[in-house]
Amino acid sequence: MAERVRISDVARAAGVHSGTVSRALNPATAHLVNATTAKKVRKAAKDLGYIPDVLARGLRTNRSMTVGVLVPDLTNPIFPPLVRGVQAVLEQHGYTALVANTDGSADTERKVFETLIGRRVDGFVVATGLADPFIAEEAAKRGVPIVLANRGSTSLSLPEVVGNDGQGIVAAIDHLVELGHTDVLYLSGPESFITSVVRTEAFSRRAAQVDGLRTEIVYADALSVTAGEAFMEQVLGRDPRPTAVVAGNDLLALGVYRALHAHGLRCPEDVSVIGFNDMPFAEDFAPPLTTVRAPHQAMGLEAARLLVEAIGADGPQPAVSLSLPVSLVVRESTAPPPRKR
Amino acid sequence: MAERVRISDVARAAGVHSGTVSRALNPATAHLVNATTAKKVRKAAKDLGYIPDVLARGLRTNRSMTVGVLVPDLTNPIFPPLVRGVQAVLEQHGYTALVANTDGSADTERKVFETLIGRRVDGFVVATGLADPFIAEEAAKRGVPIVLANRGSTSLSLPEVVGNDGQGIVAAIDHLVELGHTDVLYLSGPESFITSVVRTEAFSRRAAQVDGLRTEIVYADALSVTAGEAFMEQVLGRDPRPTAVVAGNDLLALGVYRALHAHGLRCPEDVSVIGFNDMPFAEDFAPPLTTVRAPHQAMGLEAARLLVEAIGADGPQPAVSLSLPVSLVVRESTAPPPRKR
DNA sequence: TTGAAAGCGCTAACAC
DNA sequence: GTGTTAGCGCTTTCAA
Repeated sequence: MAERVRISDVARAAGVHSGTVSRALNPATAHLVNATTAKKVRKAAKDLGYIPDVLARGLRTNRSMTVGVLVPDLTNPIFPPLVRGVQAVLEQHGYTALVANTDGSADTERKVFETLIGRRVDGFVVATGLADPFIAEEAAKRGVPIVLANRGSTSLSLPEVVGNDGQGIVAAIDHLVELGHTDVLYLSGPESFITSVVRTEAFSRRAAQVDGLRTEIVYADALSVTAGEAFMEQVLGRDPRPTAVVAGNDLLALGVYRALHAHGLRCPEDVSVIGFNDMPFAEDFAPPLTTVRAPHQAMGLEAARLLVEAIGADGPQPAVSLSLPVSLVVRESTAPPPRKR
Repeated sequence: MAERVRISDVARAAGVHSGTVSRALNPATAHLVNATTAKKVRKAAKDLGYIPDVLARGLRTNRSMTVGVLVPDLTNPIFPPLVRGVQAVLEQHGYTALVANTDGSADTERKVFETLIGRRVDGFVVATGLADPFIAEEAAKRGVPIVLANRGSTSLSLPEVVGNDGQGIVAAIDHLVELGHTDVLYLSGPESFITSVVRTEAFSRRAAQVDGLRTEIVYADALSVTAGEAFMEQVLGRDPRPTAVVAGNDLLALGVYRALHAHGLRCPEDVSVIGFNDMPFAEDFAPPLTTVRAPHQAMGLEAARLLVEAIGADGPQPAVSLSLPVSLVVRESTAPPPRKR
């Protein structure tokens, strides 16, 4: 088993000092070294298979070239695209992502945050729903920049990249109203998630602007299929029941599907359903889900871009807010309401 | 913006030397230090909010406490559960995962591998389908252990954690035969993926054991929905056409759904379909997909366990092979074949 | 049981 | 344009 090749090995092979090797191999300082020497160094490095030790470099430069990425749960299908967006930009700049799941727990979020601080991450992309001021304060104290992704914050003054959820909700309501619906239920996620609050408020606001629209808001206790199913159950026994439901995300919408199925109701003939996110494979559900498409990959890209910029600037970050457009994708889960009984 | 708290700060606060702090805080060496001193040190560390610098420690101990995790694509829904399995075990042992996508490219795989070597990862979990001997050799040369997950290898002698794919394919065929099917198509993934080869061979072997079963094997050029759709198209125009198709994974099966739909054929009335993996939300497709469930999270857990062990042992790794049971999940995409025309 | 000091691999300030 | 040297924060050997 061969030893790791160090910078000193390259120096010896090239017949120069290790400092020169360092300069020659770093694009930012390469101009300081003689062209022929540089070539010699690069050749020696290549021949020996030298790969710089990023950790040792980081210790010296006070940059780990890593970024912490906090998501609630990687198995929630909206996050992998976001993470890949983040990774794509980070990679271009030599950074590596440390992806951590918080599972919606503030405790876990703090623990994970500390672990990442211990690894000297240069910044954070935070895509978790909780608005924990703790980590924002701690990060600020340490001068580690944070960018929020797929969620804003009312209490925290941080840069954020979000979808224009309000616009999406308006499109959803308008679509239902055009189809002739007059009784619309909004199945919200828990109020502890900032995204739920934003979307629910948008729903209330728009609903109030439409004449003759009766609405109700129900809060599920999680953004999951089972929670959606359980909370939809409460509504379905009633008479009259809503002819359409807008769900706070696609998982909840899927729960609505299941509850409808359990009650022998058809979608969209009996009840129309609209989701939020356009998660992967939403078009393959039964029926294909009408939903608001949010650009998760783009959010990741933009968030990473802002973060890299903030790391480079290393002053206090301006709290810029980027709002990306969303669009209603009409598929087969929405139709005109059934005739009055 | 407060400075980072270093070990020397704790030492000063506790009135001891930094070496003592190091010993007191490390569980493995804590017994070397006086109990009262240790308590004093722990108190000072806590009061100051000391978080050890894992990078600096790693430089000294020659352990980065990171592990590279190679997946083809995080947005393929079978990988997030695997990654979370890996993370769960790593976390228990103080390791952090560096997750990288290879996008099915050997070039990318090598590049990513080098990046991770530059970050001094202590080991690799490799869940990509390609069997690139390059990285196995390079890793061995450097004494960095590798564990394969969700895929074996014929050419590489490495520890691996796989699903019992053969068993799953047998169950799929037997299920179709029981339903009365006599013409079964196997829609395989590309032969460049080791998993495709394993499953296709299992299909051939079992098919040969069943009297009166006519089978055919078609190779798609990617493990994707669009590839599945395209290659299914080739088959559907024919007469007679198969009454059932087994797909190399769920994405291909979804492509089959789409092709059937485009030809005005119903599943399962006209054609039965079986997938492989039981990816998240397979039960929500139209129709709910009958598929072979592979335990991806468990694979991640076991692979990480083997890897942590191998890192600790730091000798040459024994190439243990763990084969986890799979099971056929019968849902609504399979039924008896249509009556003879 | 604790302190002193060296050194992990690298970069950057300084000297020549 | 290149060599020398100090030091990033930590662990660990050696001495006391």
